[in-house]
This record gives sequence, structure tokens and C-alpha cells, in this order.
Amino acid sequence: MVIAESTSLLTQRATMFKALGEPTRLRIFEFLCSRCGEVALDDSGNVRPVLGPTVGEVCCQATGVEQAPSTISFHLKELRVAGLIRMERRGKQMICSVSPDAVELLTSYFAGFQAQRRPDDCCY
Amino acid sequence: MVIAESTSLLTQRATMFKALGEPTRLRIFEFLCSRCGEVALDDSGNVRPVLGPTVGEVCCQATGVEQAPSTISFHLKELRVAGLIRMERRGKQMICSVSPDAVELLTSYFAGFQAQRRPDDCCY
DNA sequence: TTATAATTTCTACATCTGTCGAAGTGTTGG
DNA sequence: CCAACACTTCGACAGATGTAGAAATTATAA
Repeated sequence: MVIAESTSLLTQRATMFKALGEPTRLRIFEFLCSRCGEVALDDSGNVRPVLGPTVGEVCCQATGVEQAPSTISFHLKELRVAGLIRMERRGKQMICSVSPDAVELLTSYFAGFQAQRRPDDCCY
Repeated sequence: MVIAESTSLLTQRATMFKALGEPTRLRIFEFLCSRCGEVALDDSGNVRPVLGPTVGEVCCQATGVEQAPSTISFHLKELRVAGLIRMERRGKQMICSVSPDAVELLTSYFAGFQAQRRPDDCCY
């Protein structure tokens, strides 16, 4: 059913925007984006992609204000449920990274509106 | 001061996302985007840009569920304060339209992340 | 196994948000 | 002027949200 499908897609987008609509979460998201694609030299001197930050690192670095680990965990879950980030266990820690699919979805979402509007001003 | 500036920019973005993070408001925003750039023939048969929808039209068409005018007014204000839409009085009515600047800002925001990530998967 | 570390879940609570009806504001027409 | 119209603001309220500390979970190390 088309209506149901488009409704759920709208809900999905709303969930994403809602997740990004909280300053702490947006800071976390941007922090993860900035850490995405970094490289470093491994023991053999070869270039390797840097592993994403752990929850603890997000906790320390991404939030200007000190916030409790449980609070950061709450926000990370919101971002995860919204499909904006991924998390993967690495021993005792959890590694965080942005979801490329989500970034691509949002990019094309706004690019679509960008394309359909008139070059000059809008509507009047 | 760079920190203060970037903080306020982050807050500005968060406000935008927060505004879009509510299903009714997102529906309104997408409705206004879809009505942006429409043209019609005027009395002389010339092509003219269509005026944006009025608040009443948004109320009737953009929301699947019936919602009180005061509720729609509340949501329109949120979108307006976030800088996502504009409103202009036209006699008794208010004409709504999306803000091209906002759409452009958000487009380039995500396109920036898109550009900086690696073509393959992210972080591991 | 026990202890420790990293993170999550639970619980509680103050604050924020979405909603509507009623009252108020600005505009046009008679 | 007054009445009708389109919309906004106000007041109230149920429900959602962000927060932190305590308890639980998961994984390594001793």
C-alpha cells in the first residue's frame, strides 16, 4: 500500500531529524562524522583506517558539558534506533560510527528539494 | 570567538532538525516544498508562479489527521523560528513558503559529510 | 572464579512538547 | 462603525524527553 509506505518513510525521516534535533546528539553525530574516514599508520607502517571512537571517547570529547555515561548511552541509542549511527562491540568497549546509508539518504533528500525549486525566489 | 560561533551554528542546526523531527511539521514542510516552484496561467494566459498555500490550506491538506488551526499555527511558528519557512500576509490570509536558504544550508551540510567519507564502508 | 572495566538498563524526576478550546489580533467588506 | 473571516496567542493538561545515580550486563584479566 503506497500510503502506508510513504507514511512510514516520513516517520523514518522524522525520527532521524528528531534524533539530530537535540544539541548533545547533534554534537555526537558531527563528532562521529569528523572521525569517519581518518587513517593512521599501523605497527608495520601501513596506512589503516582508524577505528571509530568508543562510547567513553564520545562521552569525553563529543560533549562540551560533562554528562553522565548513562546519558550518553541514552543519546547513542536514540541515534542508533534512528539509523544514523552503528555500534559494534570490540572487547569491553563499543565502537561507534556514522551510518553511510543515513548520510546518503539525507543528502539526496535535501538535494531533491534543491533541484525542484526555482533558481530565483520561491512562490512569490 | 570561534567556539561561541560554532556553538550557535550547532544550536541553529539543532533547532532546524528539531522542527523537522515532528511528523506533522515534517509533513507541512514537505507539502510546502512540493508546492514550491509550481506555475499556473494568469488571466492573460501568461505563466506565473503560484502563490504559496495559506495557513488554512496547510491545515486542510498537509496534515493527514484533522488538527485544530491553533495546533497548525503552533507548528508553523516552530518552522518559522527555525528559519525553515517564511510567511507573509496577503489580506486576511497568510501565505507560506519554504526558505530557499534553509534548504540550501541543509543540502550542503549533508553533502559535506558525504564528500568526506570513504567510498567503501566507514571506520572499520 | 573473582575482580575490574566499559557500557547499558532501570528508576525517578523536573522540564519540555503537542494538543485543543477560548479569547485576542488584524483585515476586509458592508 | 460593526460583523465576518483568517489566523495567532493564551491557558491548561496529558504525555514525552533528558538527566543522573544505582543496579545489571558483558567482557577481559588476574
